[in-house]
Amino acid sequence: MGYPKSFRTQTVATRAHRLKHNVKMPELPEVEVTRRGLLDAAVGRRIHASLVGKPLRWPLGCADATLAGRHITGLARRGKYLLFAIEGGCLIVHLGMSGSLRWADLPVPLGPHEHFGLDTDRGGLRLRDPRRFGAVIWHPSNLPEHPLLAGLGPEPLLPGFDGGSLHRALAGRRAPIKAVLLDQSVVAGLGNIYVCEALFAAGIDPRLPAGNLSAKRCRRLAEAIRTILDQAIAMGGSTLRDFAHTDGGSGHFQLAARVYGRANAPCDVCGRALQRIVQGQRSTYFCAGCQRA
DNA sequence: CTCGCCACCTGGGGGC
DNA sequence: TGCCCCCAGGTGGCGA
Repeated sequence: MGYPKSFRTQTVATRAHRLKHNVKMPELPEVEVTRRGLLDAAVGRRIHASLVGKPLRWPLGCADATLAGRHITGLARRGKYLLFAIEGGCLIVHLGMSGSLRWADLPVPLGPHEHFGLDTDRGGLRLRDPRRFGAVIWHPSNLPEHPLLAGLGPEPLLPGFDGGSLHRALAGRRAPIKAVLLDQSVVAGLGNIYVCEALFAAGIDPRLPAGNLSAKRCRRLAEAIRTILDQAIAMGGSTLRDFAHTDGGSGHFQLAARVYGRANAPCDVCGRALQRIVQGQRSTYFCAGCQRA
């Protein structure tokens, strides 16, 4: 008895596969699409056992037996973290940069690169994370006050995030806007790809000191962030819906990147060759014509 | 507090 | 063919 394909979440592939098929790393939209894909099947399940493979970023923080017998009561998201509400606590899951969750038919041991699993009365949830930058942590409290979450900035898709709040958060920051947006404390959930895309959409040079942005440009940036994330989630959602009708692989319905990974390609808007620079040991892609200091 | 840089990990790709 | 090195990414932690 298998799970319908609609329960499968989008997978996250290697760079080569990502470039080839335009598959993206788990940033906020990918995590949200994963959450929505798992929600109905996960909530209400009773856990039989938890399985642990190779170590992830941190230890699980509880004995494997601790989770047995408990029910999953909810599934939320904060930034890039998935929060499984479980009786007596919360399981905090981060997909790192190569993590993906899927259902497996039981009984089955952890597969290749699967380093965590929850066996339930309706199948086995499996975390596959080849690079093991991800994390699974048992937090024995119903309150979401874990240190990992404490420093996160506002959720960009909730009303608390807008041009005004962004402008205040950037005040006095002299680091490049690219670096500040990657820092989860100003706004939660953006990674390298969506930061590059949002700055392009807002017409802002990634090297600009964050505190130099005017209120007006912060408004435009906040709007660009929201639009990009909304579109990406919508595309992911359509991918999930598509799974209900086909055997299709994931990642073929993603938003096309307009700058990310497109060094030397012509800008969609002005035709200039896009640039790749390195900021904080990370690649930044941008258009020197469309993005102004 | 802020900033910049490093380690962590792995598969794929390029160079030789 | 095979081997070695480099690279991508998110995040906590470090020293300045």
